[in-house]
Amino acid sequence: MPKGIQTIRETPTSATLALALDHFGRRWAMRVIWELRGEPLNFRALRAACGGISPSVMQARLHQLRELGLIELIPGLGYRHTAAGQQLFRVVAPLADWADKYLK
Amino acid sequence: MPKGIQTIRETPTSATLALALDHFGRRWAMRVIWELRGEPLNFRALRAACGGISPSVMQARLHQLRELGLIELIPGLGYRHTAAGQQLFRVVAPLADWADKYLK
DNA sequence: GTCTGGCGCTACAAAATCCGTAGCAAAAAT
DNA sequence: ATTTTTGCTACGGATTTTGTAGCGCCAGAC
Repeated sequence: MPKGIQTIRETPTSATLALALDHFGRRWAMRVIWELRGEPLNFRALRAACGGISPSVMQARLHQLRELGLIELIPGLGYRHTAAGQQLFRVVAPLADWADKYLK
Repeated sequence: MPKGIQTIRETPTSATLALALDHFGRRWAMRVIWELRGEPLNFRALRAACGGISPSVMQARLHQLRELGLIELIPGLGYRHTAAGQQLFRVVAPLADWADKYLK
């Protein structure tokens, strides 16, 4: 094998992880998951918590996150995590400490 | 206080975390961090590892991630994590297990 | 009744972002 | 010197995000 050639990743990224990173690589996706820690929030409260996000994008994210089974809408209560969503939040929660430490 | 009114988040999301989620909420940002685990990858290898990503977007991500101090380019070697990038990967690494478990 | 006010959600055009393809200049390998 | 590899750019079109406005529904107050 030639010298300067870089071999392709020996252990390729799994398909499910690639799918997850693709979804979370959309604007506000992770932020919505984050804001739904604690008590349920309704559409408008969620929008306020996220700062400046248009309702159409919020609607798109909520739809996608519901399709992924990460959040659910409880009528009269608001949106909240499913079991999978809670687990996701627990996985991502240390990001807060990381950000405080490494982002100026 | 009226009954149906939802109070605003008592503990607001920190600014640095919001900044982080904003950056990682861009397409391919997290994927690039992920693919840079293991040995360094050069521009083309990184592009191949990510599957279908246009060079202009890759260039934009690399620039932003370098500005954030998460990756660096070692001439003749390729891109690799900085210390902050490595810590970020360690924080996000459990995502792989989560995805395998909760994403169909 | 009707009048609020909150609810989830939609319409639509402008702006920003992303994609796909082609290719460049410099460096390295041959 | 010729080929190959490198990081990176150009550019037009497709997609996504934004911003603002407002809809239909429903529960409670008058």
